[in-house]
Order: sequence, then C-alpha cells, then structure tokens
Amino acid sequence: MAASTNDEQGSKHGQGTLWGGASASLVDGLNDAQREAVQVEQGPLLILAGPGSGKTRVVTRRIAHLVRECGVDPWRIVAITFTNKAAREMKERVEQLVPVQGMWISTFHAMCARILRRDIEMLGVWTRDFTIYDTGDKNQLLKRLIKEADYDVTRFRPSMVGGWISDRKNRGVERVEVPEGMEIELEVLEKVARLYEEAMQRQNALDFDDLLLVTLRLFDEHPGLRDAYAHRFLHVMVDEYQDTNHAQYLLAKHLASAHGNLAVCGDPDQSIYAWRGADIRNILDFERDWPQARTVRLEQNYRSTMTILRAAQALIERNSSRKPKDLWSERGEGEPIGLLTCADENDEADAIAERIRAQLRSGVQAKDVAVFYRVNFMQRALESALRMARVPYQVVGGLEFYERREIKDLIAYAKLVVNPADDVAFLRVVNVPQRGIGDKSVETLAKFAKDRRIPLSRAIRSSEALSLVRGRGRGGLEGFAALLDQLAWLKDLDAGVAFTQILELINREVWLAEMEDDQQVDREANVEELLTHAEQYDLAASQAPVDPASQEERSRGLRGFLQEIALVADVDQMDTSVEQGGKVTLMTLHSAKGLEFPLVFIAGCEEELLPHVRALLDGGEEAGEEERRLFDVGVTRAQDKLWLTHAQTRNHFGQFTYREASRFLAEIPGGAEEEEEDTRSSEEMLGRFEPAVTSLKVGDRVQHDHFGKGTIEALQGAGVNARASVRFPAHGVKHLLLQYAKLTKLG
DNA sequence: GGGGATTGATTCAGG
DNA sequence: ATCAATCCCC
Repeated sequence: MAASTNDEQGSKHGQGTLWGGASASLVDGLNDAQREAVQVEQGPLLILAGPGSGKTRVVTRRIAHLVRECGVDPWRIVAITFTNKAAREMKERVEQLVPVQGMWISTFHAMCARILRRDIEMLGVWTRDFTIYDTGDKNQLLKRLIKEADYDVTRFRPSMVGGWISDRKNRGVERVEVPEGMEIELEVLEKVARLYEEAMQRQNALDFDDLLLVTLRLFDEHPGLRDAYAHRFLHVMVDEYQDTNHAQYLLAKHLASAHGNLAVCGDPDQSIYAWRGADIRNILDFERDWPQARTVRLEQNYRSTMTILRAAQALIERNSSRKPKDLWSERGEGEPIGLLTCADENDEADAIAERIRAQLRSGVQAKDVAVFYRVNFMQRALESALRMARVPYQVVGGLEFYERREIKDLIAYAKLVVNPADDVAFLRVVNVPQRGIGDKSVETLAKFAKDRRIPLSRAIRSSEALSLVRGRGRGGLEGFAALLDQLAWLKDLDAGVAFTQILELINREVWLAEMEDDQQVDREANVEELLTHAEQYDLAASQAPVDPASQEERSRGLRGFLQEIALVADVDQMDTSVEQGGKVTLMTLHSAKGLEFPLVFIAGCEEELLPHVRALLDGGEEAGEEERRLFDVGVTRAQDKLWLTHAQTRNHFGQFTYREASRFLAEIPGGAEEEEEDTRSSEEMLGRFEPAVTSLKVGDRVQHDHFGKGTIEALQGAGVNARASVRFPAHGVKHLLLQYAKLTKLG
C-alpha cells in the first residue's frame, strides 16, 4: 500500500511555509466553500464540515485571516476545541500562519478553569485555590458521604450516584429520573447529591461539570463580568459543536452576546457524546437560534478513497433525522475494504498484528497505522499480539500515568499544599507512608470534623480532637499535623521545586519501600517522570506571555501545574513523535474523532459490542443511531485502506461467548472483501491441528450444549476455521466454530 | 494495625 | 480474568 497520496489539503503540516511567501494569500488553494468560511468576518457562521473536508485548515486560516487581514488583536479571539491536544495543534498551526501569541485556544473546561482562577471569589463560596476533582476523587468523596448517611455502598454505588449527579448538572434540568435498572429511590439520590454539593463547597473543590456550571453562575450573578468577557472577545469559535452540551451552548452564547460573532463548526453525523449530555440540537438548531447565520457546507473530502467514502455514506444514510449531505472525493477508488472473520479475540489480534507487520516490512510507517475498538477491555489482546509481533505501539487511554498509585499519592500531597481543605487528598495520604494511623483514628477525627463542619486538616490541629484518639494513632496524627505545617510553605514555589521538597519531607525511600511489589523500578521511574513533567511545566510557564486584557500572567507554580494535569485527557498524551516511523496507535472509537490514518483497523465489529448492547438497552433507537455514527467516525478516519474484523467467539468477563457479526458490516455496499482468515498464526502458536469434525453436512440435525437442537444451514472453512451456521428454534441462526462448539449429530 | 484470604464488581464511551 | 475492598485472625 502506498503512503498517503493526499494532496496538501489533507496533510496536517502542508501549509507551514505560507507566511514566508510575500504574495501568499490565506485563501490560496482553498475551494469556494472553504474560502467563504475563512472570509466571512462578521456575524454568526455555521460551518457544516464533513469528514476530511479540511475543517481544521479552514478554522486555522480563518483565525489567521482575522488577525492579518482584519486587524483583530490576537488576544481578542477565543477558539474552543474538544481536547487539549486539538487546542495545542490548532495553536501551533495558527502560529505558523501568523507568528503571534495570546489567543485563547483551549477546551471549554480549560477556559472555564482559567476564568474561575481569576474571578471565582466574586461568588464568595470558593477561593482561587480550589481543587479540581476527577471522577476517582468524586467517587471517593461520594462513597464516604453515602456511608456517613448510613446507606449501603454496595447498593448505592458511588459511580452510579455520581453518574446521576453529573447527568442532572449537564442536562440543566431540575428533575432527572432514576435510570431504569438503578434500584435507588429518587429521594436518596437527591439527598446524597445535596450532601455532595455541600461537601464540595466546604472542601473548596469543583468537579468537571462544576467548571462549566460555576462559570455560568458567575456570569449570571455578575452580568458586568459576563459583559467584560463578551466585549474582550470579538470573535468566538467553537469546534466539534455537535458534541456540546447545554452548559457549553450557554457559555458560547454568553461569550458572543455582545457582537454575535460566533463561528461554530461540526458535523451532526459525528455526534457521539449524547450519553454524557451532548445535545445534537445545538447544531441542528443553530440557524434558528441565530437567524442571520450564514451556513457553509464543506463537502469535498480530501482524506479518503472513494471506496471508503461510499461505504461511510451508505452507512450513515440509514440514520433518520439527519441533514442530508453530499460528500465527494477526487481520490480514486483505492483498495477494497477488507473483512476478517476470526476464531476468537486472540486470533483477531494476531491477524491484525500480522497484517500490520507485513505492511511495515513493505515500507509503511507505524505512525500511519491505527487500530480502533469500541470498549477498552479489547486493548489487552491487541496489545499482547502487537508485542509478540514486535510492532511498536502506543495506547491512548487505559491505565494512564496519573492513575498510578505513587503518582496519585504525590498529587494528593500537592493538592493538600495548595488547598488544605481537600479532604479527599487528606484521607489518601494521612497514613502514607505509614504513621500508625488506622481506620479507628481516622474515624474519630472525621467525626469531630463533621460535627463542626471543618476540614480534616483543621480538626487535626485541635488538641480536643487529638485527645479523643487513643494509642499510637495520636502520635501519628501529631506527626502528620507537623508535616502539614511544613508543606504549607511550599504553596507558592515552582512545581518542580515543590515536588522535590514533598519527596524529601515524606521520606521518599521509606515511602517507596512500603509499596513493596514487583513494580519497584517502574515506580522510581514514574516519580522521576513526574518531576520532569513538573520542571517542563515550570519552564513553559515562565515563558508564557502576560495577558493583555487582565495584565495577568498565566497560572503557574504548583497550582497551575495541578490545574493542567487535572484537565488532561487521554488523547492528549498521544505520542506524535515521528522519528523512525513512530508507533502504531491503539485507541477507542471515541478517542479517534478528529484524527486520520492511512491504514485503519476496526476490531470487534460484532453485535452487542458495536452497536454496544448497553447503548441499545438504555438508549433505544436514538442510541442505536449514535452507535452507527460512532462506527462511521471510525470508517472515515481511514485514508487509504480500511480493515474490519470480528471474532466468532470471545472471552468476555471470563465467560466464553459466541459472537455474531455486526449489523453494520451488512450495511456496507457491495460488502467488504472477505479474506479467509490466515490460520498460520494460530497453527504456529498451537502446533499442528487435526481438522475438526467434518462429517457434518447441510441439513443435518445437531445438538448444542447451550442452544439445544438445531439444523445446519451452511458450512464453510476448514480445520480450525471450520464453521457452521445453525438455526435453533429458540435462538435463531448462530454461526459456530466447530473447533469450540461441541456439536453432536442427531440420528 | 497489618497481612493474607475472600468476595464482589467490573466492562460503554471521557472532560 | 482481574482488581479493589472487606473480612478475619494474629
């Protein structure tokens, strides 16, 4: 397969030299629609951008055009992206076009965090030192609250309660029903939610949803401040608008309220976040909300071959309630879409690894290859197959750096330095390293703090509280209080220095030695990596420009560092280094949005996985369409060649299950080109195989352990691949691998 | 309070 | 299958 044959349109770095050319124009090489989107300066603008239509190119040139041709000061432009990575890329690309700094290009969450760091104290509830809680922190707190309220944590699971709370906040409605299947009374949820909000305020903490909602509250209660931002920013741009939720919709509206210069772009067919409150109506109703809106459609695809594009179109057209669009490409037919039917998840992973290895041998670069999957657990099998095949890879998502125990401990200490009211952080490290403070001592202290509604770090300084604690716990608590006093001094230091001091104060060697296990070396390395991260952050922060409007420097020091890492998403850590061809990328379909690769594999194209059974169960028809959009997003990431794979059996939850091919495979026009699964890999692994039972023929009656009696409708393949389609009266047609399905022939 | 055994949830996607 | 939380005894 040839490397990407895209012209400059499709290439991410294609226009880097533009600024240098004296006669170069920002609309050179653009098609009519793209040029219009770049040049419309005033008023609301809706850019409907199909996959691969050069959307990023249009947005970056539009910003450059505003600065260079319309004389807009860069700091009066705000552009909002979906991930931090997208923000970073956009910033780099704009700076290649116009070498200026000071534009606000970030995610909604990062933008809100920045506004709140400056102005949150106007609300009189939180201080600028507020902590941002991630989902794990939130669950820890909820668990404690649920227990304290005397509910059973096994029945009222923190993650479920947390999900409900988040849902209620995101949808912006007062009353949110208890989802079906959640056996909780509404009153309990509401009570825990109230306790949660109170605790968050006491602990000077905000969760991800709060970042948006508290900013809205700030704008509502202080219209003057809202207007200050609305006047400061002359141009507001929002990317991936189809995935904005209600709060984000309102924020964009506020920011554009003074002038209506709101440019949004997106593609309703790529809306894949309804489950977390994204409202597709935001984009569908844009023209109604802003009657003077101009609409530009980008329909020429510069990314994919016609074969891939046609498949994507045929798929997505099955969805009702969509704006029709007409995508086309000048790229040729290209290669057919490949289909692989595999015996099980390991076979699937091996087959993928083997094809990738063959491509790498013929000159394809690893960075040009990606493997997508619907659910994270599929990562494991793929990873081990790639490792065996010696294919370099990187995983986006999964257990990430900041999830590791030693890193979480250090972050908790840092959070305590900045915000001593953070009880979640306090509880994490109060006995790390061990100070002889057990559950009993903590419980006594927590009760004391709860009765007086004070943070644990205040309670620990009360001699009255300490006198209630018996035994060695008391000495331990005194020691921890003394440590907190020393930590408090680190608050305004650079992040790198602060972490070095923390390590010294907690006695790094003792602390690491306690986590005695086989990962000792990794932990050391992780600590070093965190220190390096922190130092790099300090360096970057010291060079950041002063904001012309507020005359304020960007957040820095330990506080700034904590904010930054609280907001990083998994995709942000993607290694984009290209030296030696880089690495193959593994990621979920959700993470794949906005990216493109010459060679793409989508694994696990099976019913109940893609579409996912849970999506269909809780979301019905609507969610079924979202699953199809998700699959479509995966398909349209591919530039040159697409492989779809599915397994006939899968070990799921330690349970052996038979799988059926995804309905989406049948929706591809002309079908994908089926490649008989190459059995070499399995034979190499398992040794020579004797052919499985082959005495069966079409029409035979057979008995199956699980499905009962059935009739064979078709037979195909041989050896380990021999499989039969069997119709069972109670289960319909099942496609069984004879190697696994112990079929008994009935007289 | 600590360590080993047991139990129970987890696995839909993420800022 | 795997991991975390919980239980139980020292």
